[in-house]
Amino acid sequence: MPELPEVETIIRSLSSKLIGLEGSSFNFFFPGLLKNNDQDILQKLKGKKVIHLRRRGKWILIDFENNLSLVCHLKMTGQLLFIPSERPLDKHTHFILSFKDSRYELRFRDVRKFGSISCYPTPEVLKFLNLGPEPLRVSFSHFRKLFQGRRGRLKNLLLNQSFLAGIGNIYADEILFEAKLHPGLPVSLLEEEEFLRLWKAIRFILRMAIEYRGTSIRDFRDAEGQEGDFRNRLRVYGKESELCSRCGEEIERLRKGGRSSFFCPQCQVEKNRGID
DNA sequence: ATTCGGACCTGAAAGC
DNA sequence: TGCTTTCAGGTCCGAA
Repeated sequence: MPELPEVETIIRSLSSKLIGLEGSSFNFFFPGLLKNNDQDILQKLKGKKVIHLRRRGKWILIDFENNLSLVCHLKMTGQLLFIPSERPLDKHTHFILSFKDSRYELRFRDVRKFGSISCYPTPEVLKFLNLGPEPLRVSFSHFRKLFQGRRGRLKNLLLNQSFLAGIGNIYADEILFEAKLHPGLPVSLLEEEEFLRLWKAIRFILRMAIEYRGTSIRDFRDAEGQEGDFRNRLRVYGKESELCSRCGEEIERLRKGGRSSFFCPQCQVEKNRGID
């Protein structure tokens, strides 16, 4: 579910509430949620305060004062909710972290159980993740260098988290539409001016999506359970057979191994450049 | 070296 | 109506 803008939205709505709170107890209802750890390490979070929340790509990092960090990935349907403890549990709540002197608690909810939580020493956390640069922080010249030695199709590269961290299926399609580039374009054929268009489109789309607090199509909710509004701004994702808002052509859908790409066949193809 | 399909899960929606 | 199939904001792994 959540890509960079959704995770950023969660972080923003959660930071001010969590920072300064002291962990008091935790509870796993689905032990498989905890990856690469046993529950013993979490005991060390009891009595420790949250000092910082961070996003890295699609990962959520919660740093505690004793140099340990909770590392969460929401995958497709995960939700991180900060809600009153008296709110009834449902069968998809897999983890609860409670805090001293707070009537709110942090709940990890995940219908499909793909999500994960683990705990690492703060200084080592980022090494495990093996992520490319942040799309909103990378300079154009750095961005341009990332393509050196890269092959394959443009959309595949945008989805590769070790290339750039945080872009998923929705925003890859929206970015490519904004940049007027075909998802299947071999990256070796990109022209100089197109790299700049792509870099600008990434910034434009992701910033706007953050401003609208993410895209809620099915499951995404922020930490308070609120939906994001970017759904209304989508121009190609999920819009097969609708008319392109730029040229009026019908939006097409390509399927590859269970995943779909939506694009405008008129706006997003120029010349024959290896696109089938 | 890339790309594709399947696996991990559940439930909503579409298809028949 | 009810049963079956398809599909989903992610990522990993192994086979073509």
